[in-house]
Amino acid sequence: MEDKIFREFLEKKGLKFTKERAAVLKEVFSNHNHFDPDDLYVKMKGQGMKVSKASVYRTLPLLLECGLVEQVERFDKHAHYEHTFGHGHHDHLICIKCGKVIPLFSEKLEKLQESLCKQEKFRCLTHILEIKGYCSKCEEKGQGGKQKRPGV
Amino acid sequence: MEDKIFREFLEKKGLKFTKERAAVLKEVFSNHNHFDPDDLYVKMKGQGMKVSKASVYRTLPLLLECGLVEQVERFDKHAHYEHTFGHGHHDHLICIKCGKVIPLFSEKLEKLQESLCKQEKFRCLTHILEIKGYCSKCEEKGQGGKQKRPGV
DNA sequence: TTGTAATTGAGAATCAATCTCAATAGAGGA
DNA sequence: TCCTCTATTGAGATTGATTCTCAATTACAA
Repeated sequence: MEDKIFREFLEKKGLKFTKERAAVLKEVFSNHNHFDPDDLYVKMKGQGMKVSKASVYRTLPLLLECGLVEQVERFDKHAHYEHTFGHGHHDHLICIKCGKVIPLFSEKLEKLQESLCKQEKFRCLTHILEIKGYCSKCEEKGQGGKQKRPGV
Repeated sequence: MEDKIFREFLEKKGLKFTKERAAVLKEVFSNHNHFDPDDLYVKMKGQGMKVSKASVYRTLPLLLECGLVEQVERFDKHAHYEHTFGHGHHDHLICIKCGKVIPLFSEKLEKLQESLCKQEKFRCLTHILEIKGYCSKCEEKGQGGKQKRPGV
């Protein structure tokens, strides 16, 4: 199914559905975890697939553009992605103590954002919302001591 | 005023209020624009101030931590910041055509986020919301042609 | 003033992401 | 099927923001 979406997107742009692009797509959809480009590359290599790092880096923006993946967790140094087909857009709560990422979706929140954009005559395409704080477990334990990642 | 906040924050952490840190703070608050660490460094150098790039990069996370600056626009390759004291937290609408950044604040939106966090028993400290799309001007003109920054 | 731990600066190091360019492979037409 | 025209690929070099290193310096308390 993702295949079809990607294929049509590429065709519309006059680009080709190559085996490398297909392989990246397949890997991205092979599970529901977040990933970063390098992880993905290493995993593909580990499975004996034939791709270069450059191809991975070149394919991900295409998947972004056609909405099959979204970027998350941009507070970190490098890009993180997750695929969206099959579970749709959602936001994230990120615990700055243990690093846990909790997905969050609220119809009300989405609607409110839309209406705010409308007020500004802004045509919204995508958005990213990341809320940083302490998850219930870390909050219980207290958050004494130095943080591992100051500034986050 | 920012001075006092920063000073007390440093003291609480057992850190020193040095002239380099003071200089970075002053420069950050010298106007209301967004900036990136390197810009800031160059500007300070241009004014004959005595700081190293390393100090700038070391000071910004401290300012982040005490809430005097926030990160914005993390879709780009490098970090962007803005100071928050004096105008408080707000979100951003970012035009993917012309790059314009429109600040947005909605009490309702903030409240809704808080209540969602409460539902998840998550203690929210900060958040970042960036909405990407077309501003009214670019929307008028139509958005034909290839994008300069595909994938954004 | 002295002791001492924090801080600084200059440049090296890191490392994700991008670029280069010759070789290769789709897709449509003959 | 073969041909041609582009788009694409891979390997490695390059870029560039950010972080690290470490000797010299500085702030602060006694």
